Amino acid sequence: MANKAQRTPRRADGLSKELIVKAATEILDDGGETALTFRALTTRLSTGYGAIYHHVANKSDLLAAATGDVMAGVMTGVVIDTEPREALRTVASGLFDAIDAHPWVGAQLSREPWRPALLEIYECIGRLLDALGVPEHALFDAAGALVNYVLGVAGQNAANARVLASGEADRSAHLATVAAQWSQLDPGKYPFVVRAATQLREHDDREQFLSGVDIFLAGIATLR
Amino acid sequence: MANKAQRTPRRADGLSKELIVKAATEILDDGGETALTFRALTTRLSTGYGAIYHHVANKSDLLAAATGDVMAGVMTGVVIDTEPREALRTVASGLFDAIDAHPWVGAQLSREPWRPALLEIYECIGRLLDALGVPEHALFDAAGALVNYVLGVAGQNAANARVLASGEADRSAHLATVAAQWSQLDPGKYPFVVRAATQLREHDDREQFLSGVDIFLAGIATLR
DNA sequence: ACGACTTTGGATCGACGATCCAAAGGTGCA
DNA sequence: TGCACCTTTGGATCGTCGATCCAAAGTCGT
Repeated sequence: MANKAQRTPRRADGLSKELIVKAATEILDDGGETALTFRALTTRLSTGYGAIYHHVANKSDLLAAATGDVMAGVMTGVVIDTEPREALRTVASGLFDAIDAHPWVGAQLSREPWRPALLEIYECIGRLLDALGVPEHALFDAAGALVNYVLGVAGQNAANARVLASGEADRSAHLATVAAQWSQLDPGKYPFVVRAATQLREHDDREQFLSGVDIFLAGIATLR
Repeated sequence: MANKAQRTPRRADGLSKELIVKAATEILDDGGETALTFRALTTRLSTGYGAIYHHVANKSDLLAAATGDVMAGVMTGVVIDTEPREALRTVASGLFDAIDAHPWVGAQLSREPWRPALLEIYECIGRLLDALGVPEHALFDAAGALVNYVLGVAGQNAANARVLASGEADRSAHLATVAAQWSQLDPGKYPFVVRAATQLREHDDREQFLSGVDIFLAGIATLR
C-alpha cells in the first residue's frame, strides 16, 4: 500500500518442510535450543515468516519434525538379528550418541513423548525384550522402565550440554568445578555426595549410562 | 514526572522471597508452567515488577527456589532407619507423588539438575544403596542410574500432565485415545506397540513406576 | 490470456522477561 | 526533631519472541 516495488523478488528454488527442518536442525546444533527462532530461520533461509508458517504449523511442530528426523537416523542403523542383549546395548548406545550430538533432542523427547519418534524406540526395545524372554506380564513395565531411563539420561545430558554451552570453558573444567563444590560440602550431612565427588572428576557419562543399562538388564533377567 | 500522586500506595506487609515463591507455586499448581509469568505474579501479589525482581534474580531463580521448596517437603518425611530396600521404595514413591502433584517440578528437575534440590535426593539414594551393600566400585553408577530413572519418569509425567491440562477431558479418556491410536497401527510394523495398546488402557503410572524401581533393585542385587 | 489457487515476503500484534527510575518508607546520626 | 541516606516498591518501558494477517508474486487449468 505504501511504497511499491521495494519487495525483494520471490525465491527461485521452492521451499519445503524438509528444507526448513534441515535449517532448523543446523541452527539447533550450533546454537542450542534458544538459538532456534523464526527470525533466525527467516534470515538463514532468506525468506519471510509467512513462507515458513505455510509449511510448518508452529514451533512445536517444527521441533517435533526435527526430532523425528534425528531419531529416524538412529533407528535405521539398528540390526535386530544379533543377540537381543547385545542389540539392546547397541540401541541404547545409538540413542545416547545421537542425543549427545544433538542435545536439544534430549530435551524435546522428555518434553513431548508419545510422538512417532518415541514410538519407534518403544517398538524396538519392546521387541528386543520380548526376544530376550521377558514374560508377558512384565514386558510392558520393563520396556517402560528402560525407555524412561534412557529419557532421563537424555534430559540430563541435554541440561549438561546447556550449562557447558553457556559460559564454562570445556567439559572437564566444568566437572572439576562441580566436583570441587561437592567435596566442600559438610561430610556429616552429605557423606555420599562428598565421596562421589572424587569419582565425578574421572567419570565418563557414556560408560555410566551403559552401566545403568546393564543394571536394568540384570534386573530384567530376574523376571523370567 | 508526568502527573503526580496517582501511584497506588506502598503495600503494608513486607514482601519476601518466601512470599513470592509461595505465590509462584500456587500459580504453577493450578495453571501449569505457562501460567507463571511476572505479570501474573504482580497481579496476584498486587505489586510491581521492581518489587519482585528485588527479591528474585530472574525466572530461573524463581523456578529453582519453588522446586527446592517442594523437594524439601518430600525429603523431610523420609525415614532412613527402615530396611534399605523398603526405604528406597518409600523415597521413590514420595518423589513420584510429589511430581504427580506438582508436574512442573518434574520438568524443572530434568531441565536443571545438579541443583541443591537434586543433591538431597542423590545423597539419600546413594546412602541407601550403600546400606544395601552395593560395592564401592558400582555405587555411583547405580545411584546415577536410579536418579536418572526417577527423573525420566518425572519428565514423562510432567509431559503427560501438560497434555491432559490442555484440552482432553480426563485421564482415562486420554489413555483410551492413545490406546486407540496405537492399536490402529500396522501390526506388521509395530507388533509390540499394538500389543501394548491393550495394556495401556488399564495401566497405572504409579505402579509401573514402582515396577521399574523393583527391576532396578533386582539388577543392583546382582552387583554384590 | 485470464481468473483461481498456491506460495512467498514482511508488517504487525500481543505477551513475555528484563531493565530502569523515581516515589515512598524506614533508619540512624546530629 | 530534622535531615540525609539506604532499602523497598510500583510501574513505564525496551527488545525479542511466536504467531497472525495480507497483499504481491508466481503457477496452473482452461
